[in-house]
Amino acid sequence: MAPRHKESERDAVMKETRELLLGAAAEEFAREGYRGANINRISRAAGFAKGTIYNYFPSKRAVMLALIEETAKAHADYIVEQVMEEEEPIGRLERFFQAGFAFVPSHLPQSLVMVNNIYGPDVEFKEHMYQAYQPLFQLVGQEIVAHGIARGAFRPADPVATAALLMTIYLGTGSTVDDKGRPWLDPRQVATFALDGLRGGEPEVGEGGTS
Amino acid sequence: MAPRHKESERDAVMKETRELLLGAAAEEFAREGYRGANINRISRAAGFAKGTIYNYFPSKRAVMLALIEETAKAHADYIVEQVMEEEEPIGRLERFFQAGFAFVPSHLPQSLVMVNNIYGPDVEFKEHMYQAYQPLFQLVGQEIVAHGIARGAFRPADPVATAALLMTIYLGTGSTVDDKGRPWLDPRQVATFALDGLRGGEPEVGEGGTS
Amino acid sequence: MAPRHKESERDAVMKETRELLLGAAAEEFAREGYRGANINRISRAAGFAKGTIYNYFPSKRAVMLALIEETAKAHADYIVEQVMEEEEPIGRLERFFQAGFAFVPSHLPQSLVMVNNIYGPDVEFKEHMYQAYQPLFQLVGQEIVAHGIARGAFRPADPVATAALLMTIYLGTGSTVDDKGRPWLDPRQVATFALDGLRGGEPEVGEGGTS
Amino acid sequence: MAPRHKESERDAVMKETRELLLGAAAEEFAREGYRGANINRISRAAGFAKGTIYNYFPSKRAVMLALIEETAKAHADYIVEQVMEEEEPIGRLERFFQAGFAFVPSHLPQSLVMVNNIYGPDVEFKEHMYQAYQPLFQLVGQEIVAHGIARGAFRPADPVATAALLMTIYLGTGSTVDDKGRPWLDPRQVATFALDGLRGGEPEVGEGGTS
DNA sequence: TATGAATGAGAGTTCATTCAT
DNA sequence: AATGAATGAACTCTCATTCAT
Repeated sequence: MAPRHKESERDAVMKETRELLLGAAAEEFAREGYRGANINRISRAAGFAKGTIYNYFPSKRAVMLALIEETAKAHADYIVEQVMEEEEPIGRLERFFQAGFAFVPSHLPQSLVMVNNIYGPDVEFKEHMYQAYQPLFQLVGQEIVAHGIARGAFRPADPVATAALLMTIYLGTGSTVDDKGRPWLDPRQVATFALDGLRGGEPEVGEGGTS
Repeated sequence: MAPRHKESERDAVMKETRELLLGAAAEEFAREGYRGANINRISRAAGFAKGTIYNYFPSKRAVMLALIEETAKAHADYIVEQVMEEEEPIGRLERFFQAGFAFVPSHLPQSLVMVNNIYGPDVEFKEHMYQAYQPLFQLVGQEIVAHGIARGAFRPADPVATAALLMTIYLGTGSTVDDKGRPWLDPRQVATFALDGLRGGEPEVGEGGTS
Repeated sequence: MAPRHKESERDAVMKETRELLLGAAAEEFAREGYRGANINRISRAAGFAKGTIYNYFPSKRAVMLALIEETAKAHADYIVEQVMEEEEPIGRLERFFQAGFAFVPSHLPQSLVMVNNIYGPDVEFKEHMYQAYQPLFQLVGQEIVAHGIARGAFRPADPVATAALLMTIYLGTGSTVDDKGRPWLDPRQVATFALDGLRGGEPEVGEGGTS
Repeated sequence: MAPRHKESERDAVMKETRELLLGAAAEEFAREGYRGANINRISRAAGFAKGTIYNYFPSKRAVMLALIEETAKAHADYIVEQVMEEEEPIGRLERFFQAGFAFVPSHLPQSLVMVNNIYGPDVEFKEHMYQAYQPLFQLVGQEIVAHGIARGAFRPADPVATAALLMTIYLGTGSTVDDKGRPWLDPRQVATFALDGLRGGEPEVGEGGTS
C-alpha cells in the first residue's frame, strides 16, 4: 500500500537509529561496564527518549549481545581487508598486528567492551563473544597460522586456538591504555613476543618440567 | 583491664572473620563482578548476618580494595618463595611461570577478580591494583628480568614493564579457564611465547616498521 | 511533533501529581518529622508506587525543600490578600493575625512542618525557610510595621525582624494545638501581646537598658 | 559483704556516669534531632563503649525522657532561685526573664532539645515535657502571674497557661540563635512584648474583632 | 559494670521495563 | 516509531539493640 521507497526509506532510518543506539551503548558500556550501564542514558545519549531503545532491542542484555555481534563483524572486515593484501606469512602476521593495533583505538569503546567481556564474569556474554568471533578465528587460523605453518614459517600449532591467542594479546594490550596513559603493556614488545612465539625456538616450558 | 590473652584472642577471631569475609567476597566478585555482587550475600556466605561485613569494611568498594591488597600480598609471597629457590635466569623464569600458573587455580576466585579489575571499567580499582602490585613488579623486574639481562640470558627491556607483561599474560591465560574449560588460550604455548620473547630473536614488529 | 494540547495536558497531570506528592509529604513530615518520615509511604499515600516520587524530586531532602518553598508561597499569597484590603495600620495588624491564625489550621500539616523546621536541628532547612520567607518578611515589614511606624501607630523597630517575630509567634502558637487540643498557648492572648508590644509602653526589659 | 562506703562510692560513680551520658545525649540530640541521633555516638562521646549506655537506660527513647526530666528540674531550680529573691511582681517578672535568657545559653544543648520537643512531632515527648514542666508552670503561675494579678500589677489571666506562654517565648527566642547568629528574633524586644502583654493595654485582638 | 562483635529490620535510592498516548 | 510517567524489585548502608566475655 505504501510506496516502496517509503518502506526502504524507513528501513534506512531505522538502521541508522540502531547504529546510533549501539554507538552510544558502546560508550556507556565501556565507561560503566555492563552492570553499571544505564540503558536510559544510552537512549538519551543517542538522541532519543528513554523508551525508544526498546523499540530496537528487547532488553539491556540484547543490546550487549547485538553490540558484540556488530563489533565482531566490523573487526573481521577490518582485519581481513588488511591481511589479504599480503601473501607472505610473516608479512600477513605483521599486517594482522598492525591492523589489530589500529583497530583498537579507532573503535576504542567497542574494544574496551570486548575485552571487558572476555575477562568479565558474564558467561553468556563470553559464549556469545566466542561464537561471534568464530569466523575471524577461522580466517586468521587458516590464512595466517595454517598458511605460515604450511610454508614452514611458523612452528606447528592449533590454528584456531593460536588465532584466539593472538587476538586476545593485542586486544588486551590495546585496552590497557588507561586515562593516564600508564603503559602496563608495551604493544611493540607484545608483537615481538607473538612473532617469536609463532616462529618458535625450543618448545616446552610450563608444567612439563625442565629435565 | 581485661587480661591480655582475651585481647589477642579477640584479635585472632576478628582476623579470621575478616578472612572469611574476604574469601566470600572473592567468590561473589568472581561470579558476579563488582557491580553484580551483592554485599549481603557475601556476609551471609561467610556465615554472618548481612550487617556484619560493615563492622569490618566501611563500604562495598572498601571490600574490593582490601581484597586487591590481600591478593597482591599473597600473590607476591607465593611467587617470591618459588622463584628465589633458583639461581639461573632461565630457571627463575620457568619457576615464575610454574608458580604463576599454579597460583591461579589455587586462588581462582581471587585471580578472576584481579583480571576482571585489570580489564574492567573501574579506574579506581585499576589504580589500586597497580599500586598493590608494585612490590611484585619490582621484584620480578629485578630478580628475573634484570637478573637475566645482566647475565645475557634475556635481551634488554624495561624490567618493571616486562614484569607487568609477564604477569598479565599468565593471569589472563589462567582466567580463560571458563566453566566448560574451553581453552581459548593454552598455558604451555603462552609460556613458550613469553620465554621466546624474553630471549629474543630479532626485535621489531608493529608500527615501528622493519627499517 | 505531538499536538500541543497533549503537551499541556501532560503538564497539567504532572503538576497535579506533584501537588499530590507534596500534600502527602506535608502530612508525613508533620506526623513523623523529617527524619522519621518514610518517602515510600509518602509516595503510596499520594496514590503512587514508591518509586514515582523520584520522578518528581531527586531526593527526600529535595521534597522538604520544595515543600518549604510551596508553603511559603501559599502563605505569602494568603496573608497579602487579607492584609492589603485594609488601610489603617492597626487594622492591617489585626488582619495579619486573623489571616495568620486562619492559615495555620487550614494548612495544618504544612504549618507544623514549618514550625518544626524553625526549631529543628537541620541548618539547611532553617536557611531555606529563611530564604523562602524573605518576600513575606519584606512585605509584612513594609506594609504593616514600617507603615504603622510611619503613621505613628507603632513604636520604631526594625521592620523585617519584627515581621519575623510576628510570624514566628502565630506559627508557634497555632502549632501547639496538639492532638488532644491541649492549649499551651492562647492565640487571643498572644495577639494581644503582639499588639501591645508593637504599640509600645515603656521599652526596656532584659539585660541591656538604655538608661 | 562489701564495705558500705564501697557501695556509696559506686553509686557516686554511677551517678556521674549517668550525668556524662545525659550531657553527651543533649549535645547529640541538639545537633541531630532525636531521630538523627546515634546512641552509640552518645556513649562514645561520653567516654564509654557503645554498649555502656544500655546499662543506664533501657532504650534510646528512655534517654530522651530522662534528659527531659533532668533538664526540667535544672531549669526549675535555676528559675526559682533567681525569682524568689525579689518580692515585687514587676521585679519578679524581670528576674524571670533575666534568668530565662541566661538559662538558655548556659544550657544550650538542653534548651535546643526542649524547644525541638515542644515543636517536634513526637507526642510522647511533648506529653513528657508538659508533665515534667508542671512544677515550674505551677510555680511561675503562682509566684509571678497570680502574685502580680493579686497585687494589681498584671491584668487577669490564667496563671498556668500564662506561665507556659512566657517560658515558650524565651525558650523559642533563645533557640533561634543559629550558627551564623542570624537574629530572627530579638530577645530584648520579646521581653518587652511579654511585659507589656502582661500589664495589659486594651484587650481584644484576634478573631473577636473590635467593631 | 563495661565492652564491642553480631544482628537484622528498615530506609533511601536506582533503574530495567511496561504501556498508554 | 517515539515518548516518558509509572512501576517495584533489588541493593547499599545505618543503627538500635543484644549478649557473651
